[in-house]
Amino acid sequence: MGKQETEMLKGTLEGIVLALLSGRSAHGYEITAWLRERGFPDIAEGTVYALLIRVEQRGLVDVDKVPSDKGPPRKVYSLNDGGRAHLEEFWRTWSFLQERIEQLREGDS
Amino acid sequence: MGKQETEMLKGTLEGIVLALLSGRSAHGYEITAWLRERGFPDIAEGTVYALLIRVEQRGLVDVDKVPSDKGPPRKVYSLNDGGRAHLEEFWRTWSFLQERIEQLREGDS
DNA sequence: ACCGGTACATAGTAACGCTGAATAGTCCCC
DNA sequence: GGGGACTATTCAGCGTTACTATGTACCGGT
Repeated sequence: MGKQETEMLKGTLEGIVLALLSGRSAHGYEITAWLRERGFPDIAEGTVYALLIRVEQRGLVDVDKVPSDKGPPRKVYSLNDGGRAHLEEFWRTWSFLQERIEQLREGDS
Repeated sequence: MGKQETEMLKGTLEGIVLALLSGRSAHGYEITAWLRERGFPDIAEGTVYALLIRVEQRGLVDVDKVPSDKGPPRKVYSLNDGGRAHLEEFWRTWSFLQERIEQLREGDS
């Protein structure tokens, strides 16, 4: 992955994953696959798992451990109220940054 | 500054500053003031100077040391060809990320 | 018994922005 | 002429994040 993209993902990847989970619950492997399909083909597995553990410890998601018919048991994550609040905050921050940068792009002064 | 914003700035602040410099040359203190006026009131001075040193070492900007009538000599930065190329790459990466996230925001699947 | 695919975990590294402080020069007012 | 305000740069140390690389575990097919 380009270094620039890597750095830009910092702070946004978490929002991306939370936004995903706001649609439906999912487990780590599934999330990784999803990301790889939609524009982030080089996302490392380790990155996603680390992120999930982080948001779990912060209480933004609930975890349900369900046995799988192929492989070790899955940890299914779902967004809870704290996570939804955090996601809203993410959208606000993102919109703010986006506006600032869009202004920069157009009218240079 | 909110932690979320801090993290989101990683990777974008550099682009923001390069975009600034594409309009006109400037020195560190001036850039900091400019940022504070336009939506980033809490930017730390140290952050800007560190960033400038970084882009200088990467050869993205040219530096001109000019004496000031008030205070120590200024280091005036201007974007060079390498910097312009890097800036274009920044815009590409940014647009890419923006599209992905915008899709996420609307059609949740 | 082996291998590939599924699923999760972790240690170590590098990059980035922030905090807080130090240093230095100029100007102005008391 | 001493102290404060403003201009201007630099640096050490910190926390957070994503990546790399590796390891563990479970299953099915051959």
